[in-house]
Order: sequence, then structure tokens, then C-alpha cells
Amino acid sequence: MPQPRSKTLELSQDALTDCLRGVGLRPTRQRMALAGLLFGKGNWHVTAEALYSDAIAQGVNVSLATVYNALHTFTAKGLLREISIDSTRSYFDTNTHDHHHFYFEKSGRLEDIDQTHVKLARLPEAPEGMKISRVDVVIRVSG
Amino acid sequence: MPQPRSKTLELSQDALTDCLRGVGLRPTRQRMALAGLLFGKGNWHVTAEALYSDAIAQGVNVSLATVYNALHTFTAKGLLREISIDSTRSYFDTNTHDHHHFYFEKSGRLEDIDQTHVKLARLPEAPEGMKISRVDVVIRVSG
DNA sequence: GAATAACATTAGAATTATTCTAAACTTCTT
DNA sequence: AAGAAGTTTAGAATAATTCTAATGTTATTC
Repeated sequence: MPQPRSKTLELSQDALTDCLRGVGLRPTRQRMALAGLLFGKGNWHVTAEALYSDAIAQGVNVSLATVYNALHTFTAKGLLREISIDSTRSYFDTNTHDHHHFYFEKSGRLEDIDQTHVKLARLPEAPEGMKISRVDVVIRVSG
Repeated sequence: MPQPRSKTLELSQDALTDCLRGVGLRPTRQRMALAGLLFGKGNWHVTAEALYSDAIAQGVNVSLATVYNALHTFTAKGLLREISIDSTRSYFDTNTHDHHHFYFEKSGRLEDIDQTHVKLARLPEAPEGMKISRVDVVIRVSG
């Protein structure tokens, strides 16, 4: 169930166009609308289904396949970051900076953790010939 | 594709029975066989499909549904720990102690990280009324 | 040790999340 | 405006997992 988003911080059409063109994507009607929903309201975590419902609710005419396409293209271009929690739950995070997450087991909700509250003091070497592409810390909470 | 397991460290029927009874589970033929495959060869990470193939290959007569049932029951009883990497990949880890993982993006393989090589120096408080049930660190490597 | 209750297993159908297909449509370039 | 390249779409396909309900097994009681 999608949370009602709090702050509205509408992005202009021009800002959205720039955002898409800036990463080499054509500003199509669907991508503009989805980018508006994704990036117009501060950082959040969204599933494909939730974004799709949101779009439909706003009268944006878009198919579920397009939502998946857009989420994956945006992720590939660095506009989003994908976070997988369990086999039935994959979130897209509009915050692409280094940060970690609380996962609320009961509600299935994800929440950013302030960067200053987690510190990895020691990390292992990447195995021979490999490089670390990302470190994810997920703190599961319940109760 | 299941890795060929290296060390063989067969567990006696008695040890398996004790292991199951110890957590309040009936030692059925299928559970005994699956527990033998899971716990007889040191720590490893297995998917449901891989364990199923392994069982079939060893001539153990078991259905896929039973493999899922057993994996989930064992996990609920604390004999296994489930690790989800992405929406199509869920592993069961026979190492239930605190530890973290390398994830090889190319091969999809998971590897334990020696406990001494990761140190979380600072952790946030659990949000109001919640308690931390688990902290997962997954280091994705590629190349 | 037979009867019974409780628990487990099974094949196959159902479900869920996601990806694929290929035809129709947009956008960009010339 | 025309052509090329890229995008969208409905609906079919896939993959992993769960469900169903009938059958089989294990444990308990007498």
C-alpha cells in the first residue's frame, strides 16, 4: 500500500526534461510523468506496482511494462538505486548517495538511515581480481 | 548450477534425528535426507532448486514442495538462515552465526566473510518501540 | 499393537512478480 | 516531411514460490 507522500515539491517540465536528457534518455510523455512522481517529492522507496498504482491514480496513462522499463533504465543511468529485501520485494530508492537502510519486517517498509549513524570500521579486501561495487547494510527491525 | 561440494563429513542417522528432534521436528525420511545433504558438508549457501536437484541426483525421493517446506521449517527453527540477494535469488545458509557476505554479481554466488574482516563501529538506535532483529552486510563484487 | 490424532508429503494447479514479443507509436535527425 | 532509432503497449510467457486437498507417515493412547 503506497504511503501518501508528504511534501510536494513539483518539478517543472523543463527540470524533468533536463534530468532525462542529462542521462541520455528521450523525454517521452510516460518517462516525464514517472520522473515527476519519482523525483518531485523528496527521497523515497517505491516498488514497481506502487509506482504503477500511483500513476494510474493520477490519471497518467502508462502500462506496467513501461513502469518496469523506466525503473530499470533510470537505475542503469544512475537516477535510482535498486534495493532487494526479499524474494518478493524489490524497492527503487530515489536516494542514490551512499547510505543504508532500516527494514521494518512487519510493514515491509524501508527507511533511510542517516549516514552518520552507521560506520563500517573495517571492510575486507575484495577477492582476487574483483572490485567492490557496493556495500549494503540492511538493519531489520521488528516489534 | 550446484557446486560440487568438497569435504564430506557424513552425519549419522542418530545425529540427524537428534538435530531434528532437538528443535521439535519429526524426523521423517525426507527431512532426514535433506538435513543430511544440508548439514553433512560444512557451511554453504543453497537455493531451493539446487537442493532439490542435489536430492534427486542422490536418489532421494522428494518433491519440490517438500524441499520448500523443509527449508522454511528449518529456517523457522533456527537451523538455517535465509539470505535474499535479489528478487530472483534467495539462499539458505547453513551458517547461522553472525557473519556477512560477499556476493559475486557475475556468478550469483555468495561467500561468507570472515567475521574479523568486517566491523560495524557504529549502529543506529532502533526506531521507537522496535528492536533490531538482524544486521545484514552484503558486499557486492564484480570484475 | 490397533486405533486415532496430529503432522508431513505430494502432484499439480494457482499465484505473484517480472520479462518477453512484436506490432504500433513517438521522437529525433536530415 | 521522411526515415531511422528508440519507446510503449497488451497480452503471452516465464520463473520462483505457495496453495490445495488427498494420501501417507509418525506419534500417542488404550
